[in-house]
Amino acid sequence: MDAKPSPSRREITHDRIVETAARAIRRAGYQGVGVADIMKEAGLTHGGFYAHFASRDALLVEAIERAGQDGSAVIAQRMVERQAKGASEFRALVESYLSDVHLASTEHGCPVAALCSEMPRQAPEVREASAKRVQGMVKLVKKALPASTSADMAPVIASTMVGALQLARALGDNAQGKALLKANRQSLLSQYDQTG
Amino acid sequence: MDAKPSPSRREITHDRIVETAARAIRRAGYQGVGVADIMKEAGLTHGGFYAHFASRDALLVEAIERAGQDGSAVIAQRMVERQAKGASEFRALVESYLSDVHLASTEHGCPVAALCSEMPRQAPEVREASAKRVQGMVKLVKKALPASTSADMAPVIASTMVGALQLARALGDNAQGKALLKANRQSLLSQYDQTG
DNA sequence: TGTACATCAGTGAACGCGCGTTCACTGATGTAC
DNA sequence: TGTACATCAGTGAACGCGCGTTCACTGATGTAC
Repeated sequence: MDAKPSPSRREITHDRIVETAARAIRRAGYQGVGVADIMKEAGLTHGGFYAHFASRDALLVEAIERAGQDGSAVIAQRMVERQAKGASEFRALVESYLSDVHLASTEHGCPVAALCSEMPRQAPEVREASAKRVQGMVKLVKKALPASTSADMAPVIASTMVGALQLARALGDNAQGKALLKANRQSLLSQYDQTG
Repeated sequence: MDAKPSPSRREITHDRIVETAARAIRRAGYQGVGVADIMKEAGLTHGGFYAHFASRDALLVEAIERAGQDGSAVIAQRMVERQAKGASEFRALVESYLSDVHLASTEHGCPVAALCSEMPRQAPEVREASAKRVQGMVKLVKKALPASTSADMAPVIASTMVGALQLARALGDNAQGKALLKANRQSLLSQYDQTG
């Protein structure tokens, strides 16, 4: 998968810090994670941080990018499972994204849903990397749209999915949150999906 | 409007702090505002804070409640203007909530859109007050639904509106953000509104 | 294979700063007579 | 109306703490011969 055959010790460590941060920002928010926290969670001391990153914001940029890859990979895997059972690509996306599992696993889920309202308040470089993730989310939806649906609907369906997951989490990982999620699943599927 | 005839000096000050905080949390996020910041913005020194509030979180609870009242009042006023020009209640809501003005005025807008992804990470008292605002948002939509639309659609339309405003803000107050907003307006109106 | 040295990733103490919170005090307001 | 005193809202210095960042150092790794 990787182009480079064997990464150096430095690259391995760098990668572990980014991976840790990608989880931490989704769990605690951009503003909720500190340099020392992340280094400790990655099994290092905070002093070495600036040998890897120019600043905290530089780490956040790499972290949101990584979180996007990770979140997409998790969704893609759950979609494959559902498609293997006969679901359409669109149904697989909606059922995966708006699942109770995703509701409960912010740390390994979609970074857009986890961080959306904090994005406009970040430093320019972090904002831009965050906006790219929003565009990625819209593309993900566009790609899974049924042939009968106009591509113009992608931003609308993406808004619904991201909004629904966030509102459900704000209501809590309980009956209320799950009910809101279910209502959104049913609506999206009945509107755009013709399959079983 | 007020039940009490003349509020004491203390009550007036308390009110001013809460009003300032209600704006500040929408502008900077729950985690982005400090006790000293708010007191200074309210024209006071930070030492007096604990004569008014038991803790920072206690202020946040009052601030999110106030932000909800303020955001609702602003939307209600813009809806009245549109309804006076012949728009249906639902059209007035969609056009007001998903307006370019709302996109640009986070500080005086809907606190759910401004704070949604931070809500699950707050202290229990702040979480609960935040969840109430989410419920209020769903109720606002339910109340404005056309007679032909099932009340079950309220959580879905609320998710779409909150998600759209947030994604648009994350993309930026520019052509991209405005285009996403417009796509959502058009979709909601063409699906649920029969009027001109 | 073994020794000598250069490179470099990671350590841990320290920096200035701002945070939430506390508290002794001040000075304005309101009440008693 | 005027004086004496109690009340109380707001001030500003101080607290312990954790933040992002810097830096002299350590000790492991890799290279030269």
